Amino acid sequence: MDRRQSKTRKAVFNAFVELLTEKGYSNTTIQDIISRADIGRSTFYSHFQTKDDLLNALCESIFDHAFSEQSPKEESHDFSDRRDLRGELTHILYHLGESRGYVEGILASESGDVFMRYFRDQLTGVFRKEIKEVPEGIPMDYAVERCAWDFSETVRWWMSHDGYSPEDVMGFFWHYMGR
Amino acid sequence: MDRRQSKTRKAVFNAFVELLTEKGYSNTTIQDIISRADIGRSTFYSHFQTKDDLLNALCESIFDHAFSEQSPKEESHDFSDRRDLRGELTHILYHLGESRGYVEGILASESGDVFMRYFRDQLTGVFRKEIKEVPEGIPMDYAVERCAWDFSETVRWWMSHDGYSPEDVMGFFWHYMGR
DNA sequence: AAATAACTGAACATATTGTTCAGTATCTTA
DNA sequence: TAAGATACTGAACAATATGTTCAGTTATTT
Repeated sequence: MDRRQSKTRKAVFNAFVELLTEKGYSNTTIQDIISRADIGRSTFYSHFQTKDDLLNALCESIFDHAFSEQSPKEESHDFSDRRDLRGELTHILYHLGESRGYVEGILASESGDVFMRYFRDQLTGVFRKEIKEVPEGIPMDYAVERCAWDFSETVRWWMSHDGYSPEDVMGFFWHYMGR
Repeated sequence: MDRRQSKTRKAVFNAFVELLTEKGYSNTTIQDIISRADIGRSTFYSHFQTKDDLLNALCESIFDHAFSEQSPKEESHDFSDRRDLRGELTHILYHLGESRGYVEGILASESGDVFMRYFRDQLTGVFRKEIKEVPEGIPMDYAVERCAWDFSETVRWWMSHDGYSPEDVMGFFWHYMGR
């Protein structure tokens, strides 16, 4: 990618995250972002269509990183072994823990829910592969979704409670999951 | 309350829910709401400050109903008996099931997350009273929050999956909770 | 019937949005 | 390194939304 483009993208993302934590999503105008990022008006519009579009792009870029090293492993590992799932999830926790400063701000802002939706969609895919059977009478779909929302909400909880390691948090999550 | 006021409020709420399901939150302008509700511009602003304010008022009014008959019971019932909690929650499911047409639209829209936040806050209060002890090593706060998000998310799941009764859904939720 | 309170709707200043375009800077590749 | 392609700039534009004000109308209460 052209260095000019990625420079612009980074400037916009940084400005946006700053503004999100300062003023929230709805109070942040595109004009604010342009001024803060110090780019031309038409440049913004050549990269993003709307503020929503920008938010989606930001979430995508974050999860590209957190889930990036998953795909290759998916092929070679046996997911029917529970410990692999646990390792996989811990790995995601490490990633998110490293970009905490970034993620914490987004989750605390109005647009935290959009972030959560992305996260959950990704997780749903992970759990759908893993879960083979559910208790009698429980819809498969419910069981899968429940894992995804529990894990994503656990992360949101973590981001607003300092002092826990990824392993701690994995322990909390797993305690209710493991069976 | 003056009949004129409640008439205006209802007209605005109805117009708003319609527009939410049609266009989503961010694409709905205050002007849209005013036109659809067929009220004067200044009337809207004498009732609500902003679109956000309106959304909050709408959520409040819905939960006033769903949680309304809780308070009196709270005094007379013994919450350390698990079956009371289950009845309490089932009761909420009935309420939400009755106003499904209303709630389903909001939950499916952009502003579903705001609705969820309200719901969860209410539920957190309910569970905080109920939960006296948690497993060794699990933060109390996490355990309580987890119940609240599990129940609220279960409702959201229900609202996008037709054909289940309140009892069915209570069964799904309780299966993972009951211990 | 009089007093009080709510609604109306036009008019207003202000601000944001999304687009266009001619000019400038940067990158690529031949 | 020169030429061509690509990206950025920033001013100007029309269109739209916002939030406020106020004099006039209608409904409710006492």
